[in-house]
Amino acid sequence: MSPRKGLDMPTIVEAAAQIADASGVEEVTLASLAQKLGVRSPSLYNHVNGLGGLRVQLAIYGLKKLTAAVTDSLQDKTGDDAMHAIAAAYMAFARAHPGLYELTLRSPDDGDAEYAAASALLVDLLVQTLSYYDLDREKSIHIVRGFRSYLHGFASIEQKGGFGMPIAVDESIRLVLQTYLIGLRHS
Amino acid sequence: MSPRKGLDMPTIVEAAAQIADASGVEEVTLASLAQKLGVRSPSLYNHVNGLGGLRVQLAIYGLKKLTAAVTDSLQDKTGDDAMHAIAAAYMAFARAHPGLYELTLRSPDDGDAEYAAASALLVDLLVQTLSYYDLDREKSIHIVRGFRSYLHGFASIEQKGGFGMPIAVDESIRLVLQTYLIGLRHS
DNA sequence: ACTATAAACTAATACCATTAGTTTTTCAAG
DNA sequence: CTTGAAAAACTAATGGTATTAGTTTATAGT
Repeated sequence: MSPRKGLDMPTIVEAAAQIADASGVEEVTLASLAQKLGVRSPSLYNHVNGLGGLRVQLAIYGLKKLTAAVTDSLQDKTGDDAMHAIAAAYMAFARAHPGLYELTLRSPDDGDAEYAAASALLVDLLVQTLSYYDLDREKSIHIVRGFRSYLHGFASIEQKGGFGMPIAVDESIRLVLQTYLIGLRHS
Repeated sequence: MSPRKGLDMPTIVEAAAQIADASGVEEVTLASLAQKLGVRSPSLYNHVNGLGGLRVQLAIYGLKKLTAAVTDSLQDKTGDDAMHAIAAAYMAFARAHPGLYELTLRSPDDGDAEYAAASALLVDLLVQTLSYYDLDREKSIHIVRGFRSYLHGFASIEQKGGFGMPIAVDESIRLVLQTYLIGLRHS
């Protein structure tokens, strides 16, 4: 009706995230998003820099939400407890928000400062948690990379249906992390 | 010129893989592929079941090529040597064929038998290599999942430019795998 | 009350996948 | 050697997509 619908960035990004989680990443188009918002698709250009810009915003939004979920899971845990809590929270997020999670790891090389900042926040959280283990600076970086890779690998492969067998993935995650942490102590 | 260009599946899939690696996954369209092959895009439907079918073929092709590269790297190595060789070959493949690698992990739930078989072959290779460590059957499955996740996580994150810092990723891979294997021995 | 701006709109373009229907070449059977 | 059928190319058309240009309208601030 009225030419002012009161759209703003949060509304748009959240609607897009809902489409991504409910119907898959490739279903989030400017057309489907505009329809969901009761608007014509060119109107979205007043708020977002095309489909590419929308994806960047989704990546930032998802990364912040993921970091918040992981942070919440930590409470005052430290050491192995903290590591397992992070892994559980990370996987829970990826399962609850499959589309949004996928978009999170999608922003490429384009130097978006806000995305870089959000990404750094998550890495910082991991680095701080790992400080419990008294690693030297360089080794700490390697181990954090390994932890991130392991988390993303599990989340990504599970999402594509790559773990065919019915043996519980959660148990795999627990055991693999435990193995990694034992190795960390004996090195 | 002549209405018979002699196209066949291998030619088509290899051309598509070249586009994927050179220009990125989203650039492999029936339009760009047809142009590269000197053909009109509807002609491709005589060989491939649309864009979706092409992607399935690319996933199979990439998986086979990846498995072959990993197999070649093994020679007669066993134990830690074999594990490090696999990791190095896996990463080398992902770096040499970024687009094809990305497509490899993309075939979803649709029950394509050939894709499932190719995927099982790679997993078998990992299982066999891990048999060196004398794990019981269930634990072996968990550890293989962890290894795969770790490999895919590193490959995927590196490809998206996620490891900002200039510290060598190869060293991270080596150290993280070493840590994992130490943990395996002490558990 | 007026005006400038922001946010919506319509219209148009270009690209993409896909389907339908047509032509042409090749290959094999008579 | 001819002929006929099937395979592989083609053209034409449709519907969906992003994006740009130009227009209208509501709103917020003077």
